[in-house]
Order: sequence, then structure tokens, then C-alpha cells
Amino acid sequence: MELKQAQEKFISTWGAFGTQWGINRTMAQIHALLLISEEALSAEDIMKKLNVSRGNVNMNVRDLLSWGIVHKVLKFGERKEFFAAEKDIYKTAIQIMKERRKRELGPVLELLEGLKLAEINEQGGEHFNKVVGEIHTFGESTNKMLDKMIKADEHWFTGSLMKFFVKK
Amino acid sequence: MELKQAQEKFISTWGAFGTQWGINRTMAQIHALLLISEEALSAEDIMKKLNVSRGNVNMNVRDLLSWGIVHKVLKFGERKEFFAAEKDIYKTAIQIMKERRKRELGPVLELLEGLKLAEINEQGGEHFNKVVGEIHTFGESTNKMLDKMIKADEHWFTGSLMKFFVKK
DNA sequence: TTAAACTTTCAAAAGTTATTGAAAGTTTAG
DNA sequence: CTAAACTTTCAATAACTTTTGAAAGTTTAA
Repeated sequence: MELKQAQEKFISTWGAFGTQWGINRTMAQIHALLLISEEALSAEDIMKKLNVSRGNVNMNVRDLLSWGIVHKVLKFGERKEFFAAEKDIYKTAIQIMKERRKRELGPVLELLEGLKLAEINEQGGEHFNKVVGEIHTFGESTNKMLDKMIKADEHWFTGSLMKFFVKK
Repeated sequence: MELKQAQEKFISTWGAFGTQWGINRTMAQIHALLLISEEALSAEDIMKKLNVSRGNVNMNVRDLLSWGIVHKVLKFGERKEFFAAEKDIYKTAIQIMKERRKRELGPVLELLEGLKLAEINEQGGEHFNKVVGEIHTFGESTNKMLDKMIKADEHWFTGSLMKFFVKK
């Protein structure tokens, strides 16, 4: 297979996977494109390569920046901004975990804490309290686990964590 | 807060979280409703409680069954089918992990293996090969880690895994 | 200060996914 | 076998999300 073909396959398949999950196609494709580009790319470059509009590129690049997995790169003597993906896949994974914890797990824990504080003592409330309590305990454990993963050093994945899972 | 209010808050908020993620509102709400119901519910019961159509309930219940987190319950002397959610939150989490691995990680690994086999020796292909290789290695490690989690006994979460993360 | 180079916004259009409800299909009891 | 009780399907439509591209906004160089 030629390099260009392989690159196109990677980008388009990554985009298709994105939509299966909660990520929009363009965002996933921009990320894939930046991952395989050695050089940082401008909005214009991305528009041309992926054949999408200026507004779409702008919106999705901002989104990737807010996830902390793509960075602005300024080149001397160039007016425009360039963008590059974090190339270390472990750092990228940790960054995604961090953001998801903040955006998804946080609000769930708040809901459950609110419901637990409501202290339902009505007839039939025991089951509800039990379910809410168990989900909350589970959520808290997951939260702590993510904490360890995030705070571990950069090589957590190939270090003790992986040894624990894979070798043991 | 009254029990009924709390139950409604749980169901509707769970539904809203669902949409933020890749799950549709009705599916998330049906799951929440079944989690807090002590008794198994019929399609009719779900329709009334959530105020959604027969077709919608049927489709989403089938989906929940295919994820293995909701089960059919047959009652003696009753013609219709009833549905109940798996109440053990750890089992539910493992079941979701299992399905996601099958549906999401599998296809990604296939893509990456295909691209690696393509063996690109062109000018400029080294970076591409490196990125694809690193993502593949990461995917394989994740796969093995999930394997351990899935195969561990029912108390993995409160057992050695949790001790590893939380206590250490 | 101006104009060129660039970025951001936003309303309209296109595309996608979820929902409805009626009709078709299936199962069971008698 | 038949009718009633139930489940599944599916085409139409509603709801939601993404994309476009032109206009407005901002920054920089001269």
C-alpha cells in the first residue's frame, strides 16, 4: 500500500469510529490528520486535506484544544496559527481520562450525593437508597482509581500498572 | 424530598447524562427505571411510566438485552414478558466493558494491524509507521488490561485491583 | 491609519438519529 | 382452528447535530 492511501485510510476510518462513539466525524479526522503529520498544520491546510469548511475546522480545532490533546504552534515569521496533536499516545490517553472525569463523572457524583442527602425514609425507599448508595460507592472508587492513574508518572502504562494487569 | 420525586430526578437526570454520552435518552431512562424498580416491569409499565411509545420501548429494551445489562423475567400465569436490570453495579460495569471492547476496541485493532502489515517503506513513511505502531501497542495493552478485569472474580473491584489503586 | 491577513461567529441548509403509531407478525389458551 | 394477547417492524415525521460560507471581528505591518 502506498503511504498516501494508508494515511487516507487511517483518517477516514478514525472519523467513522468517532461517530460510532460520541465524537463528530470532523473532529476525529482532524485529530487523526494531526497525529500523522510531522509538521503542525494551519486551518487552511486542514480545510484542504479534509475538504471541509473554514467554520467547521475552526470549531473542531477549538474543541480539540479544550480537550488538551492538540496545541497551537506559532512559527516565526508566519502570521497564522498552526496546530499539532500531542504525539505521546499515553499522555493523550491520560488527558482524555482527565477531561472525561471532569465532564462526566463529576456531574454523576453530584446527582448521587444530592439524592443520598435527601434521606428517603418512606415506605419502599430502602431499595432506592440501596441502589443510589451502591452506584455512588462505585463512582467514588472509579474516581479514586482515575486519580492514581492521572497522578502516576508518565510511564505508568508500561510501569507498575501494566505489570499488575498484564504479567500477574 | 419524597421518594417519587427522587426517583423521577434519578431517571430524568440519568437520561440527560445518556445523551451527553453516546446513549439515547430513552435507553438510559429505561435502564434507570429498571435499576430502581424492585419488581420486573412489562413493556406496558415502561410505556406508562416514561410516557414513550410501544415501538420505542421495544427497540431500546432489545438494545439493553443485547448489552446484557437487562434480562427477561417470565412470571408464572402471565403471558407477557417482564424486564429487570442487573442489580449488581459491578457486574453491570464489567458487562459494559466487555461489550465495548468487542464493539469498539476490536475494530480499531483490526485497522491498525492492517496498516502495520502494509509495511510502508516510502520516503516519509517512518513517522506514520511510528504513530500507527504506538497506537497499536497501546491498544493491545488496553486489551490485555480489560481481559484481566473481565476475568477477575466478582469482587475484583473491592479486591486487589482497588487495593492497588486506592490504598497503595 | 489603513488594508491585508487572518480568525471567529452565526443563521440557514444538510445530514443524522430517535420516536411514533399503525400494521403485520407471533404465540398461546381454549 | 380461532381469537385474544402480546411483540416486532417500519415508514413517516420530529428532534437534534453538524456543516457551510458569508459576514463581522481582530490583529499586524507598514
